[in-house]
Amino acid sequence: MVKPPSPLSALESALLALLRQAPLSGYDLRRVFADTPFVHFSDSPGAVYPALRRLEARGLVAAERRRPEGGRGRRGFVLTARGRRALESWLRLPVTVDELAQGRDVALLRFAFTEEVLGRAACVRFLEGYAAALETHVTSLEDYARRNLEGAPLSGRLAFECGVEGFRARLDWCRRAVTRFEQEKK
Amino acid sequence: MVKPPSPLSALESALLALLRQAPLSGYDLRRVFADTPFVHFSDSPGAVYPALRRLEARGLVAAERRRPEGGRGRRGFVLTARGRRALESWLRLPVTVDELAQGRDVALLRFAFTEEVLGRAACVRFLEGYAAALETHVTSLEDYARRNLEGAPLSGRLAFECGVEGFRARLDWCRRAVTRFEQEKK
DNA sequence: TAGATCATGTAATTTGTTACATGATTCG
DNA sequence: CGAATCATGTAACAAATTACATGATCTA
Repeated sequence: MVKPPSPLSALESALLALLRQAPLSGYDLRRVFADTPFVHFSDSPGAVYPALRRLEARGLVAAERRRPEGGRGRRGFVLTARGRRALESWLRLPVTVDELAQGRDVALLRFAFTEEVLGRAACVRFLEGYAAALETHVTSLEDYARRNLEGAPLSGRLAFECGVEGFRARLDWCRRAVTRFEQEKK
Repeated sequence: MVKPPSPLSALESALLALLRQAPLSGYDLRRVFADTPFVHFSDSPGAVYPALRRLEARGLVAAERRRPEGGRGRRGFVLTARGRRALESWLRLPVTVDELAQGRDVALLRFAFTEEVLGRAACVRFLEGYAAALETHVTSLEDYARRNLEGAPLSGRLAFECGVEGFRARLDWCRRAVTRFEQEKK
């Protein structure tokens, strides 16, 4: 009864993605989360260091200690071969409607790293899947609104509309993004 | 050394908001989360029942047991006076840029309940604060993109653009929403 | 040399997830 | 009657937050 490897958390996957090129230390990674204004993860040491440890324990990253002398030195982490594979399979995850309904858009984060790791063809495939999920989701949201938001107060209806518009805007973006990739191919 | 009351979690606040009118049971609340396709909270019993217990322990909700005979009966929860006050101060929280950067848009959830609890004037005030926070955030995102996304791969730049567009769309929505409230006043 | 920031970590607490347990009620 | 679903809960575990601790290095 060896427990099957649980899927990586969003934070863990993001760490893998950030380590894909250069070795970074826990502190470096914390700085990225602290300074990057988009797709926020916790920059608290209590989140980042244990997450790195978990990745290390799974053999997805390895520490190359620079100054092993004093005990506590700056430790840069690199992706192992298994780590690279794990990153790739995370990036290959199809976008699900569930994921969209959840709020935090990890799908977009995956897309951000897709080109470098999997190439442009994978980007276009991703966008097609994203668009399909978005269409389904928008349709079901509109259905819900029609059925349940008849007598709701204005602020409630407006808030819902705002959400739906957000998804529609993303759908629009998907289509434009595909076009951009096709233009670049030429 | 009485610990100061920690702020309510998003789930706890959402529960208060849902209980604002009619008494609902834990199961009712779970159904809402399971069936409502927008602003997702966990419908798992391990999340909802303990959260209700915490609210009860704080004196924000009270259980009115319908069938106290057998031991386990359906328990409807109602807001207490303190609970109503807690709900109101949650709804009055100003939108912060931090909150926007975080992804999950609880601000929008607050807005959805604002009209019923605080009235239309409060809705307009909320929208003005929301718009101000959005403007600041969009500006800082654009700054970041200009400074850090020059040589980035296309998929990275596109993902970032998608995010920025989303916030801009919300800003647009804010302005239209204010107009809607002004039209209704007449 | 004193204070800030770099850099790593741990401990306590809280929260959420998953899975299970329990019993009542409804419906074919 | 038996299965589904209503309805409430607990237990084990995983993860994040906050706060604290530690020491090195840089800089005014």
